[in-house]
Amino acid sequence: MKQEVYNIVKKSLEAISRESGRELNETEFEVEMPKRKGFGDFSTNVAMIAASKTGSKPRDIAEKIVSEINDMECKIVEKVEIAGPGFINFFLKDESFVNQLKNIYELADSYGSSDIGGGERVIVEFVSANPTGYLHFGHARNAAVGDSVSRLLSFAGFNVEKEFYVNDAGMQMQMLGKSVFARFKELLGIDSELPEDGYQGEYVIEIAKDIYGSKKDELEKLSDDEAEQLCKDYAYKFLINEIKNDLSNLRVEFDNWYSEKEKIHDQNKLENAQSKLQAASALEKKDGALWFKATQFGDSQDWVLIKSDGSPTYFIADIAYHDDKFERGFKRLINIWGADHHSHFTRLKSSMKAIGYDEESVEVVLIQFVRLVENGKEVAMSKRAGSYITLREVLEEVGPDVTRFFLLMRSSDSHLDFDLNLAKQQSSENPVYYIQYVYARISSILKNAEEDELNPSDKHIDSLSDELELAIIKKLLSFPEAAGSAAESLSPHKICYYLQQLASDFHLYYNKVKIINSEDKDLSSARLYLIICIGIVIKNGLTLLGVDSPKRM
RNA sequence: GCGCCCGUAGCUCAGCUGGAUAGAGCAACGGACUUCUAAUCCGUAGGUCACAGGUUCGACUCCUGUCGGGCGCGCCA
Repeated sequence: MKQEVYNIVKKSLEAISRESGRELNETEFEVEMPKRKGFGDFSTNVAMIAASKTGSKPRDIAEKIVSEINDMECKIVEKVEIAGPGFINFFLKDESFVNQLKNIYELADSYGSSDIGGGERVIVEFVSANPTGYLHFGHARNAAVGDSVSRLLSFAGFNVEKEFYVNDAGMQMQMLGKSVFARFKELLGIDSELPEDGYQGEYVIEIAKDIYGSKKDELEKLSDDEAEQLCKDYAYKFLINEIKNDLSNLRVEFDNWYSEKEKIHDQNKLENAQSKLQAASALEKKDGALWFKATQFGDSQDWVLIKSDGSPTYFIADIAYHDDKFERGFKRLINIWGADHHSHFTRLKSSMKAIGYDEESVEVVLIQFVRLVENGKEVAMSKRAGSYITLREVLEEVGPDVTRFFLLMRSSDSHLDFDLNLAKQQSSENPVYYIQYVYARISSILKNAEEDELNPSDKHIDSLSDELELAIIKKLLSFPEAAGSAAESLSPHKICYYLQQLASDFHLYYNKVKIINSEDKDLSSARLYLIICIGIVIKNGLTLLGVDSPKRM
């Protein structure tokens, strides 16, 4: 519809250009849906743009355009007005909206999807937490956003893979092994202390107990180094499994679990990355270490790739990893990172630029911190202290629907207060239930209609003439745009806002009119048809957020 | 010192990549239950968009600076 309005304006511009000899037909203008009702269904700023080009008054140009449009006799246009500084507002005929419902009904689950992506391959990497402990609540926001962004992009026609990068090769893993082994020795009654930077959490003791129960004899025969190694492997398997479980309970499933050790280190990818950087003359030896001259590629400082003791840094592994993503054929590399990693972004981009990739293909969504608030006070979540709030604890208390919605409802680059009290409330204050309730109500009405032998039908949808009905239909018709815009800007929170508005419209409508009215079967059938369409959009929107649409509440 | 994010109603936040009279939810106050599920709806009140300049037809939005809050600036990951 927007396109049709655009074409009408375009045509009138061409006509005016022909008459006056002025080159107005190349004016770039926008057609948008105005915020206010009084400004029509669509609005264009074309007159203002054209005016600044030609030096004449916006309203004069608007008058010409409008009279041109009035001469054209467009089927969908009811009337056209000039308003404010020179906006041209279009009021379309009601039936042109109502008829679009059929489109929603037929497309059903795929309504709102698009082919903006054209099948382009995209990799979304997120969470990627070190498998050295349970996921804490900060990871949950990353997980929810990453997963929802992936859903948005798939819906918009991209070919998306979700990947968890497992940091199983670094110092952290060694430390985990040492920590577990120290706890194991404690169980044997041997006096031992946790390493200085060791992991203090309760789970380390639990894991040690597991090992004590099943592998005590085996372990006692080994040297300390070997025992540490065994502890590490055991703890790793245990924790990665727990992480998978937690994510699964949050309805986050990954396509790939990409092991840094197996896929990078054991495959000589580090050397590969190093030689690519060498070929770009981006390397330098200094103080016994190998440096990447990032300053030559836009960063503010240089970075060490190989330490003076010969061991690789995390950074060179990450360069190799991202090089590998491109090698695997992905055109867009999207990373969901905590805001504390922002400096790493510049570094990574400059390295990709050095190797010869388009740095614009590497995108990062930075996630600001989550504060967990209960009873007006912040709940601490320090990992090292061992007393952090885990994703699991929150999931057990409030469930995946509320957890996900709350984590998604704010823009990623805004700090988020997660109010546990509010999340736990199953009441009107809780926006998740508010939206889900729409779906439940609709399902319930449809069930009742069936019992009354009333069937939804598009035969009489012209009778949908209530102001609210038209408002809802217009809102439904803007869903594809909302989904597209959310995908484009990698912003799931836009879907949250959209759904809250739609839910509000529906509840208002529900309170105002009876959907089922056995006195007027034609109208009822049309209204049933309408609420099915509302249900479709609610469900599609919630699915993009990874939230369920229950039929009963 | 340098870099990134934020500053909008009492609170938590939107504001579609410059548009028309600034938008929700919650909290507050007043109303609507013989209900197609009241987990709902209606009404009232609430604002110098942190501050100061600049860019232009037009700025909450873009640029510069100041103030305030968060985060980062390792041969850690």
